[in-house]
Amino acid sequence: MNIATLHYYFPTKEALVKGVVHHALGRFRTTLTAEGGATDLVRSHFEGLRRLGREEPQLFAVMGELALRAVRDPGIAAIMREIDETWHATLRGLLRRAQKDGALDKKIDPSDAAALIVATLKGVYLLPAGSLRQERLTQALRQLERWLGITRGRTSLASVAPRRTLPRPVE
Amino acid sequence: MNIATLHYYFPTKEALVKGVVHHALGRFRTTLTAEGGATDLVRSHFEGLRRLGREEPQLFAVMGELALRAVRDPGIAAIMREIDETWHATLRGLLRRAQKDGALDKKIDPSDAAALIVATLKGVYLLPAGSLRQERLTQALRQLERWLGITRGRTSLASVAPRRTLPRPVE
Amino acid sequence: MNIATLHYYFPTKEALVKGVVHHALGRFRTTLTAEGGATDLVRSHFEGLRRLGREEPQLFAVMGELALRAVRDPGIAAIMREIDETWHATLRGLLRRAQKDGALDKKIDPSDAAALIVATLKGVYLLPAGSLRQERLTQALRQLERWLGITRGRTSLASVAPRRTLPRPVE
Amino acid sequence: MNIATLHYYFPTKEALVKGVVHHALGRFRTTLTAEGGATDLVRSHFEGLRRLGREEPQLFAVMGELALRAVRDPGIAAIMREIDETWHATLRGLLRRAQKDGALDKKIDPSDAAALIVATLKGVYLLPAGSLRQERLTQALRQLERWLGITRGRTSLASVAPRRTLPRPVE
DNA sequence: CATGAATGAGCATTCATTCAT
DNA sequence: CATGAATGAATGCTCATTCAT
Repeated sequence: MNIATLHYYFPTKEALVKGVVHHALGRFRTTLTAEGGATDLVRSHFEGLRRLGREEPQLFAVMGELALRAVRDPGIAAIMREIDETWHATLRGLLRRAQKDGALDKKIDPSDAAALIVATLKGVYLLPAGSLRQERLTQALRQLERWLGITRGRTSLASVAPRRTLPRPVE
Repeated sequence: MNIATLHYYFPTKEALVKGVVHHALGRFRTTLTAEGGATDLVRSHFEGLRRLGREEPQLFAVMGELALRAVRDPGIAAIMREIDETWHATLRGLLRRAQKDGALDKKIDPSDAAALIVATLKGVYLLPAGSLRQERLTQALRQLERWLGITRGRTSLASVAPRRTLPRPVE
Repeated sequence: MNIATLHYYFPTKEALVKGVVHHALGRFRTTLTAEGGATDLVRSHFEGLRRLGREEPQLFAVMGELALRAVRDPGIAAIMREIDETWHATLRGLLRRAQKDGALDKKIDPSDAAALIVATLKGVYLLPAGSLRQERLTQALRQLERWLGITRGRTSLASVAPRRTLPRPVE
Repeated sequence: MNIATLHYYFPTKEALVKGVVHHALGRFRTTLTAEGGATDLVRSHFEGLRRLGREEPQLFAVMGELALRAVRDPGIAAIMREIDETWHATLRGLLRRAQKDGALDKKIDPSDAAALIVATLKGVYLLPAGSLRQERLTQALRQLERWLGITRGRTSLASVAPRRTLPRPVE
């Protein structure tokens, strides 16, 4: 695509970045709109991210670029900050509701757990990792879900589970 | 420092980057050399990273830069991959030894937990977050340590604990 | 106005420039159409330019632009050349008639004086000058009119004389 | 010359413009440093400009560019304004001294005459004119010098007089 | 008639690099 | 050893123009 054409639709680079972020955020929000209780929502958030990672991997590449570009660009940094806090607040609220529903251990601090979830998801999805990426991603999320007690049971979701790209290393 | 002089010591930008990585890795290794059992080692690894985060924050900025470049630069990607796998293998080994020592719940998969730890640490340390960065970092690590059962007790380490930069939000 | 629409009426920028020149020349010609003797015509030419300078300053801005483009654009250069020579010839003729009428010193070379008038008017009207622009313009024209002996007397024109924007500097 | 090399010496376009102006002004100042009385100085100023017009015509091309570019660029406008006022003040002072020396008609207003000189010189030197440029320039200056009473007599300067590029048009 | 969409060319600037001294 | 000078390549952007509708 001709660069001048790009400038026709997005007058500045900053406008383009904002457009991309806007689109990406819309896609990410689809992972938090499922029906059901708080636990189901958290579960489907994880599942939705796995699906996006499979079907629209560019979304994560783009967010990774932005996250790292935020170091130098105060405008992008502001956007990322807001995303982070909104994300954290949403998860915190869901976990608190899950505790009220009796689905989450009451000894867990919802804010701490939300921070851990956000950090982990950012770690696995935004940072490029080597050939074992998919394997490590699956492992990290599995452990997180186990501790949260939201592991998927024998649900139909198993059909869309991420394929193991590499056999589990025998140790 | 004069840029031409820099090029005298590091012929290309890539050489400079590698030099910096080499130095940074040496620093990070100091967080895994404590004496004591496996549990103590994991504990001191977390503690060491907290200390580096306070005293040499540039180290993390540099690793973040590296992660960014890895997307486009295969050479750096190879380095990052190796770091990731070595780190994961080290933690996995420590967790397995901790299980043998009876210090870690036997139902936990050491590889899964190691993957979660690596992902979380990368998430909190390499990706820039907003004004609540320190708060979220503390929370994520605290939750991770709780689940691992390696929370610091009434040890002298408390004196070097990261200061809470913001009061825990009342919810 | 939409730029594409502009291109509909003026296919190229050069065509647009020519259109503007055509209009501007028409306006400038109105300063040379007064009735009366040669001296009156010269006088009213000066007066007319002063009026245009007040009422339609864009005309002069446009001619200045044109002079700039003439350096690189041979087409515009040709137009400017023709304007210059026509202007000079007209003034030269008027001055010669003024000499015949006994209104202008016979020792003055009409062609030389016409060249001086053209140069001065271009200097004051086409070239941007600073905050003292109006003051300097008034001074230059006043001196020129004095030497030509066509200073306005107690005529009603005094009412439209350019206002002094700054007090004459005390020296 | 490579454009990047230009940027090595002049970091911005504005710096380059300032460098050029600085050089040009230095050259122009050489036309005002002759010895002798005020009248001689004015005479040699005119003569010096004629010489520069012959030997370093780029100086005038550059100043013309700047004068017209000043319309859009406030920075250049400020520079031009200052040049104008300094030039006017210098000539005004010289003319006043010439009056005291009895070399200039006492009825002439030095400030008005200075404004006329500046305007004329800018008109003939800075604005591109057609094929008769040299002829018109000579005429305008000759008339100006006659009125000022500073025409060169039978001096040796005749040897460096601008060559007539075109025969005087027979009218 | 009028205009939104698209684009080639140019411009001011930065960056990583080379080279002669 | 160190550095000033020089440059090719890329980047973000503007401008004049074309074209299909």
